[in-house]
Amino acid sequence: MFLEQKLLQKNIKKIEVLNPKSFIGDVNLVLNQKIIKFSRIGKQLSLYLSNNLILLVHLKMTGQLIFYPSLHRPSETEGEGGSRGVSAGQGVLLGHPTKDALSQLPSKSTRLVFHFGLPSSKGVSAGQEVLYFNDQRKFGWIRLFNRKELAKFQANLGLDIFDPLFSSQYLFQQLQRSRRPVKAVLLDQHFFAGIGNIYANDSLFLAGIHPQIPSNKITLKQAKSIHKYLIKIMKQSVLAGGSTAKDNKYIKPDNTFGKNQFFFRVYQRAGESCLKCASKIEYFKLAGRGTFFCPSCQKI
DNA sequence: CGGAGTGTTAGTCG
DNA sequence: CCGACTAACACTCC
Repeated sequence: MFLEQKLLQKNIKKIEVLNPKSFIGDVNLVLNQKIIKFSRIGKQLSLYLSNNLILLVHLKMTGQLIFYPSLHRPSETEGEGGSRGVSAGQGVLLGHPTKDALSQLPSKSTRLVFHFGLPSSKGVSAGQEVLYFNDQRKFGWIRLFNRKELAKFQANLGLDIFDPLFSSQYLFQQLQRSRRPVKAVLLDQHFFAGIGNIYANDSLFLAGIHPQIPSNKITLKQAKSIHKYLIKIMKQSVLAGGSTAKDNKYIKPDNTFGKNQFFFRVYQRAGESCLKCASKIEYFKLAGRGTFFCPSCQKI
């Protein structure tokens, strides 16, 4: 939202590709195009361009978009950031801010740099607006599509959690389609778009459902409970400015943190006490992802 | 030092 | 089709 306000109607003057794998497509097709619309499905952000092409952004684990109204001077940054994009004084950030973003930009993990300017002006000079795509682990990317290609790419995505059509009935019907563990299905973007590991763990805990229960064994009543808590904690997280991991790996540009980690119910709380019954939270790996649950509140 | 872990997901293999 | 595993990658924690 905050980033959207900064980028709408801006003309992309120049793109520096510091890591070739971070940009998929022909950079030249983007030059001198205006960003005319934003949209989002799950974890995918679409920037619509004036030539009908779309830049699709996927931040994956460690991607960040950091906007500065001019070439970055760290001493001048202030304000607040957050995973949904929050005003940061001069800078505006979307993603998981790492310490890296505190230093001079571009930094070690800067992969792409977008420069904005007037379509007519030649070259890029200091003082113009810049968007940095930082990504420590290089899993994220920005990919260029035309409308048809994008539709095909997103055809198999489930409904976004914040879509008005995302009802408890829909959640129930989707869960009926698989025998895999319910947590694996919640995380599968082909079933639901936008649920991450924190939210799968915590919503199942609040609903009192073991992560390994076969998805198609979940009752309508249980599905309603998962639905209620999912929406609740996703909204709460957005309000809190996103999550900053316990190990302090993630830091916002102003040196403060997102606050959602203070709401974690079981996520990253292995060995600690359950908030409902004081049993010890347990940890195991399910479908390759860290899984946390209370053995008394979430029975198989 | 080694191994496990990380707000993810596409691809491969049985 | 289904489901389990792994690679892509850089870094921190124990």
